[in-house]
Amino acid sequence: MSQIKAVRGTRDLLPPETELWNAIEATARGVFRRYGFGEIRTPIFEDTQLFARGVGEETDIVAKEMYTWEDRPRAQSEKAQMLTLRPENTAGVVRAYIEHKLGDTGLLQKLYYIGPQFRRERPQKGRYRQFFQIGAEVIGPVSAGSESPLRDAEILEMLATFLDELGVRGWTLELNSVGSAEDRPRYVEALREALTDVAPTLCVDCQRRAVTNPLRVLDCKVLEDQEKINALPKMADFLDEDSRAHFAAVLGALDACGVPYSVNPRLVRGLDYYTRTTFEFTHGGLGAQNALLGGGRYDGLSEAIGGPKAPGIGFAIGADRLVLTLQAAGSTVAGDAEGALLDVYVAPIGDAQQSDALVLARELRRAGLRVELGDGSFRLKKSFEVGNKIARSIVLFGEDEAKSGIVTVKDFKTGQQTKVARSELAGILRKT
RNA sequence: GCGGCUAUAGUUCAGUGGCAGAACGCCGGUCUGUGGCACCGGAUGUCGUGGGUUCGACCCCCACUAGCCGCCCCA
Repeated sequence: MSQIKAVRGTRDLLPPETELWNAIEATARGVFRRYGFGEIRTPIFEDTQLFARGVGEETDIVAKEMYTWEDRPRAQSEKAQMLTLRPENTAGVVRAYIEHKLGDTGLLQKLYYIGPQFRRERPQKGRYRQFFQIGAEVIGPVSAGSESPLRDAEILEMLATFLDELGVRGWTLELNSVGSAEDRPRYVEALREALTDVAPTLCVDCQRRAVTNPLRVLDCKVLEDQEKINALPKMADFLDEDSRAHFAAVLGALDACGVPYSVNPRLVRGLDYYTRTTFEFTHGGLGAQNALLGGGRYDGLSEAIGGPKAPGIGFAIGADRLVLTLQAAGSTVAGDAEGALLDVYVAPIGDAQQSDALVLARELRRAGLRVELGDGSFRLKKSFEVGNKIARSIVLFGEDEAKSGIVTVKDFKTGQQTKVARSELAGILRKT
């Protein structure tokens, strides 16, 4: 019988690492709340069509990286439904926005999510098949201001605040405008045209991209081709007046609140739904997976999946990568050895003391202390060894202590041992 | 999906075609109501899985699986 293991690309998160995850999530919740976001939880699987139409049939995600299966029909007459484990969460949020007619409130919807996503890719450091994203979306009717460049700037400023609050140092914000739903196709067409002559001289990947996804050519890292790629038509020249003004307003607002950025005219994102502003926060030390988070505006997504006009902008943070970044930086956000220790280890001495020791532990726990209870059959030496590993202090609870109501407490750090009344124990432990 | 590297004790890693090793950790003792330090002793294990070559394979060969690194792509 072979050992059953976590499947390829999935893993268990164990303490104390989960402390760091909790700290990151708590920080995100705290920051997002201050910016007026509320939490949304969408299903982990959806109708396959949602992603096909929302994310784009031609994207790699939809074409080859989704976990898709045929659901069992309830009746012979019923057609089997195709279901997919969500590869990202924006499409699900927009689906919920449409389904619950959130636009009819007339208000801007600010929603954040935290949860697992699934893509069937080759695993690597910081890239898993079940991975975790923390994301947020601002979406609503135009009358609610959902198209305003202020929304873009606000989101970017919030992300900068989030990373700063987590203690992530040395991040880089790159952004670009890929144009409106009208000018993007015009640009792609021009690019495609220019590429008919140039493409055959480029790398094999770009020859393929020129046909399947011309924008991707801009992303090529082959050194010899950079000059030719730079000579291709520029997105900026195809932006209409509105898009140009929108982008300028975003940059102006970022300048106003002092968020550092660099415009990267060749920043292209992989999902079809992006329009106008796209962005990426990167961080060194992540290897090939240097993108920490990414996002952009998606003014046409709602309509693409059958909803009302509802412009929006959002982002997704790769939590797995954020954890790696913080670990590499020796972050003290959570999980330092000191903080992982319990407040006290209660050591009963002798089996007769066991149940009374549980009562003592209960008193301390109810007082808010973190307590582990030992075993009365342990030799005292062993109680000290275990206690020293997992707690800041130890309380001895033997026959004498049970009778007198005076317990012996020892602080592992100072080595100081004192006798205190059982009734005062919690108060004393809380102070030290 | 493609290419390269790797897989040995709980962990980090040595190792040789002929008895499976170290360090740390773990368990026990010196020490039956006192940990950390020290000393003494002990167990670590299907050498990733399955085949093959060989008198004999942890070692050589093949396949598979998984991890890491890069590519594709992406958070």
